[in-house]
Amino acid sequence: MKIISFFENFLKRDSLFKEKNILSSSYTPEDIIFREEQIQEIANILAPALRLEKPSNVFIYGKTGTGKTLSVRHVLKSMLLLAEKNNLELKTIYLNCKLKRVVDTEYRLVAQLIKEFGEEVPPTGLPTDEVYSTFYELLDKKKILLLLVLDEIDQLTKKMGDDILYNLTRINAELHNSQVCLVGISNNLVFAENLDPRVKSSLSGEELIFPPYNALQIQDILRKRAEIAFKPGVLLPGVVEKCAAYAAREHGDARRAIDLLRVAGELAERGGKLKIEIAHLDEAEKKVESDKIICAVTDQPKQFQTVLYAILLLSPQKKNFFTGEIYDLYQELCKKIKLNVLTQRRISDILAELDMLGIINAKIISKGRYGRTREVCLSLEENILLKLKELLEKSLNLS
DNA sequence: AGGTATTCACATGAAACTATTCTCTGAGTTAGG
DNA sequence: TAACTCAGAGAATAGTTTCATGTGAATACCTGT
Repeated sequence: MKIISFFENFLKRDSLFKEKNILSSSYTPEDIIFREEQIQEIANILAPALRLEKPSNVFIYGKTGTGKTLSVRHVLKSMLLLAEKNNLELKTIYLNCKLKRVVDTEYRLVAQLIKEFGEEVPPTGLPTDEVYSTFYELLDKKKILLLLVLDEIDQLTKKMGDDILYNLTRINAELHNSQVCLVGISNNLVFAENLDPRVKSSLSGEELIFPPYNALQIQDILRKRAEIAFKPGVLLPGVVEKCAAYAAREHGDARRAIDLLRVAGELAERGGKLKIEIAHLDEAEKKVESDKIICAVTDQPKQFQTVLYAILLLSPQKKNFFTGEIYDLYQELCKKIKLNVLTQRRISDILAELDMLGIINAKIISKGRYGRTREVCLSLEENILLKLKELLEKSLNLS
């Protein structure tokens, strides 16, 4: 019955939010501030599509949270609207290549494209070129102009090499009626540099760079959203400024700032407060960070978790340690929980991945006569470590 | 003392392998006419 | 004879293993003073 009174209490309490989804990452605002120039530029490049002429391929660079995706989607949306009104055979497809198990290989990319045309293709079993020809057939059935947006395209090539991109650029050569225009979005500013020159020239006909927002701009963006998202007077002065400062520190990532603000609001609400204080922001930052890590660790394979557990066990003893030590302890652990032991080669890769995820800090050092190795140390806060340890023990069935 | 050469303990890369999931094909089997 | 079944060949993928090669600097080993 306690739970009933909790819910009653919950209902009685006023929410701090007026419209929470304004602060969710999927929300697309009507007008995008500080990006007018870039939006206009994209529009200029893609405009020929409305006359069913193929625009040049575009490549868009910019760090995370600089509004690339938002701007492109905005342009596409209005083009689609116009196309519909004028009965134009214009189609747009937006794909995020980061999505695991959806668009992270060549096969799956094409399969996903086919899905966008309302057909299904088996998840495996067919040769890739057959899937390609199905796609061509589908696309070529009638004259269409396709705007294909590939977000985080660098992820795709990192895994599979740039053959994929080469194949994509060749699509138009295979088609008789339809035409495809590619829009690539990349977080990596030097992405095109180490690309096959043939691919590069045909892919990046036009290039566009999104600069990061500065703290003031982020402040404006936050204020604009907060105005609608929260009830009036909920935000204490200084919160938005602090939030923007946090984000500006992280290369002007607006998405992060908005996330932070939302989580701070949630925390304040959960704590029964009527105002959002600066302290909530600090708390929110910790929570966002820890959630990210916990989430990343949870869906890693057992072997991966075991390696992390080994590091966790080693960490109280000394500040930093080397690959060999981790491997030794890992082997023992594996024996204990009856897991087959992986090679040191593999562990080396796993350590590199852990480093990428920001869970550990690994630096390759040379100890001179005593070899070369990774110097690993944990870079997380105490309470995250405890949470992680608990999680791993549960997941690995350790006592 | 100063300069090279060694050497350690891994790092890093490429290719190949394994297990799993899934499709397609065609031979063999079955049931109905 | 058409429909059905089922084994076998072949793909894609994730996660590894195997083999080969690379590497930075603390030491060992010279050399000439």
